[in-house]
Amino acid sequence: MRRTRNTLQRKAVLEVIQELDHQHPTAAQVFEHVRTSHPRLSLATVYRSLDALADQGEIAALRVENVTRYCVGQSHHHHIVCRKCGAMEDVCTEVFPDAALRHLEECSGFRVEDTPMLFSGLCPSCAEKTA
Amino acid sequence: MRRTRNTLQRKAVLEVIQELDHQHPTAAQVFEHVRTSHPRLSLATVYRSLDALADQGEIAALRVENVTRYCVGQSHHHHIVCRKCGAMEDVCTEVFPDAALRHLEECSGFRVEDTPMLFSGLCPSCAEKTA
DNA sequence: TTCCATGCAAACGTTTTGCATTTCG
DNA sequence: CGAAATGCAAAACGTTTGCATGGAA
Repeated sequence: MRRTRNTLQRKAVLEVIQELDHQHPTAAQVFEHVRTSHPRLSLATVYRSLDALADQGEIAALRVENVTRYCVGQSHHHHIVCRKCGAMEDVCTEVFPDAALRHLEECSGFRVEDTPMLFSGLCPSCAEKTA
Repeated sequence: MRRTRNTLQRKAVLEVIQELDHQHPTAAQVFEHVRTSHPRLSLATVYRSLDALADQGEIAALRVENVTRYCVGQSHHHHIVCRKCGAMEDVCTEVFPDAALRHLEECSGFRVEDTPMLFSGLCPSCAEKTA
């Protein structure tokens, strides 16, 4: 396990992620937000901190379309993203039963891993506007 | 429906996708391959052709990590990708039962769409090397 | 003859990296 | 003190776009 330092910047990045957790922010959003209290903290440091925090399991990284979004904790749950406004929510784990994964292993021959799944659709508010 | 032209280049791109379908090639891979027979065909045209073909439903586009990969036909099936070598295979639709999607709608409040799912794991050959 | 498609090059947004400097442990 | 992290700027990456030209219909 790689030795890691508990720098001011890394702490600031983690705090911002905790604060914005519900919106699953991108690196750019974290940067913008952390900038208000730490004006000299650079975008590169945000990326490096996010990497380090994800390695340590403090936060989880999720690829959505062309950006990575972050949230606190391990990534052992699924997510659903609104294809209209980008809102993102956690989803209970049970939506994808183990039996289905086992079946998938059989029919594909792959060793399937516990993939955090990303679903997409319309959030309640966007669904209403569309309806 | 937008009028579209059946150009030489577009035909060439479609042919390459059909040929490389099993590997679910990226735009760059299509470009490299089509280049051998059409040296003046540009990468921009590859992208524009891929867009057009996807619009027409001739091919399907799949985001994997940070790249888009393409295969023939509608995208109404799932895929599994090897996290080691990038090999990609189609997966029977039944692995994810409708009942689970319905359950997901209830617990999230989202209007869930028929998302082509992307699973990840190790392909047989990479699994063997790791074992 | 029309107007969609092409080639080229330049721009885009996200992410990574080289390097000199700072700072944690 | 030494290793790891930082700031800055520049580059990498996949992808898109502006514009003048070319070619299907």
